[in-house]
Amino acid sequence: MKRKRIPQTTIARLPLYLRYLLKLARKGLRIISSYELAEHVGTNAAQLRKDLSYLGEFGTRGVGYDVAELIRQISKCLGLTKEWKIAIVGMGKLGPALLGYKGFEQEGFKIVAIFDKNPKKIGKKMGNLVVSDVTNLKEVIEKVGGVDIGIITTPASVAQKVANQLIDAGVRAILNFAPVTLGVPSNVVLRQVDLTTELQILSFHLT
Amino acid sequence: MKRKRIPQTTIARLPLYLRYLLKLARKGLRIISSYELAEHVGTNAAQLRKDLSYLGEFGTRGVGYDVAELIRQISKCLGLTKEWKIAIVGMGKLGPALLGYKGFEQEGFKIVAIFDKNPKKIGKKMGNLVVSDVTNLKEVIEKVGGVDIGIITTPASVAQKVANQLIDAGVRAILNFAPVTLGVPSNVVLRQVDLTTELQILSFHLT
DNA sequence: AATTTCTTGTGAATTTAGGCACAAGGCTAT
DNA sequence: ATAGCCTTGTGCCTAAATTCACAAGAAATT
Repeated sequence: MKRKRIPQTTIARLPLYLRYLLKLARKGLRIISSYELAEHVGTNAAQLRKDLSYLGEFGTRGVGYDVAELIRQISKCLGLTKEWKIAIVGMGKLGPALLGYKGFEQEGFKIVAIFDKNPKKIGKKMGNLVVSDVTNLKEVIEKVGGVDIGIITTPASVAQKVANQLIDAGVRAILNFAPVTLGVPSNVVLRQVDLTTELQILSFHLT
Repeated sequence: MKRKRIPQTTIARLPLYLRYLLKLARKGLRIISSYELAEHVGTNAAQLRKDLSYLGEFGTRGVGYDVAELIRQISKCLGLTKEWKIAIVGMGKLGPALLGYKGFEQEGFKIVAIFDKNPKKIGKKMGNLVVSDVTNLKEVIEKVGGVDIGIITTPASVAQKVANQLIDAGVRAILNFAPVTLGVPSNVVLRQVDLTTELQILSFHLT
């Protein structure tokens, strides 16, 4: 097949496949069919096979997919072979919750710096990190040897300013929880997680 | 025009339009053009106009849109004219963070019950609610007169079980933060917020 | 070796979403 | 009035995503 660009929607599904595959691997399962995997991820077999076909041909016809091989290939595609360094800005309610979330480290995401602007929080120890002053964001990030992903958990009013600071400090990917649409240059990747929006979408469907 | 079904993608953008419109209204602005509104929401004018055209014709050619009227129409479309009642299950790290988030109540989402299974947490007061035993989920939800939306912030291992309990208690919409793909009947709306997935998508784009 | 039984991989068709470009319509000024 | 200027609303075309349906290939069986 002529290999094409991987669609956005496929990329968004790969992590779900990976998660279930890891679960299967822990259970000791070695082979899985497109049918069964799709079932557990809430999609259909045709979609799953097409998704995987963008990465290559890993299945065995008449048999299924080798779990370990698929894990390897998806991980490689998603760039999960290296450890990514993360900074969290905003230690209100959500920031500490994310900091304490075990899932990240397990998947190769390491939080290396945390920031706030409240003097009462700066210098405090949270987890095994110390809260830095957001004013020194660039210097702190340089001191830890750079950061790959910035997570914004500040109030909406300062989120754009924080995003600019992160970008200025060399951060190329941002995950924003603040309820505001951020503007970033095209060489920076931005993902938005918006709780109110999610609830409003649910509200629409309930109506 | 023949009115058609509103696309999923449009529905997901309406909350973003609404948020910026509310900001404009607070500033006292009364009229906005498709161009300017689109700009602030990270889309383009044609898309915005097409999105709004699914709801009706609210603009004035040569002028723009009336901010108050648009707010009214989008709110109506999203079903934001009534107050929705919410239950949060799982009072670990994330649950309390969501409970403390001011944004919900402002937008007409009221948290009316919170649950955990840890005996040390049950009975404790958080915010102005008391943590109930998840075992009694159905009865507690009945006692508060029913719940529209359930938010799951439990570990992945019990999320499906909790979802089933919520559905059994009459909940028709679920927002799941647990890192697992849930299965729900087709008359229940499900949205997934998955932090690890988001980071992995960013990782892909950084690679 | 041939046949049957699976399940993958993928062209082709279908559906859905996005964007262009311009006619339609309203406001302002002369 | 009428002309000129703006911005909306939308038909139509393009692009992206999904689904279908079947040939291709591998293992098991006769």
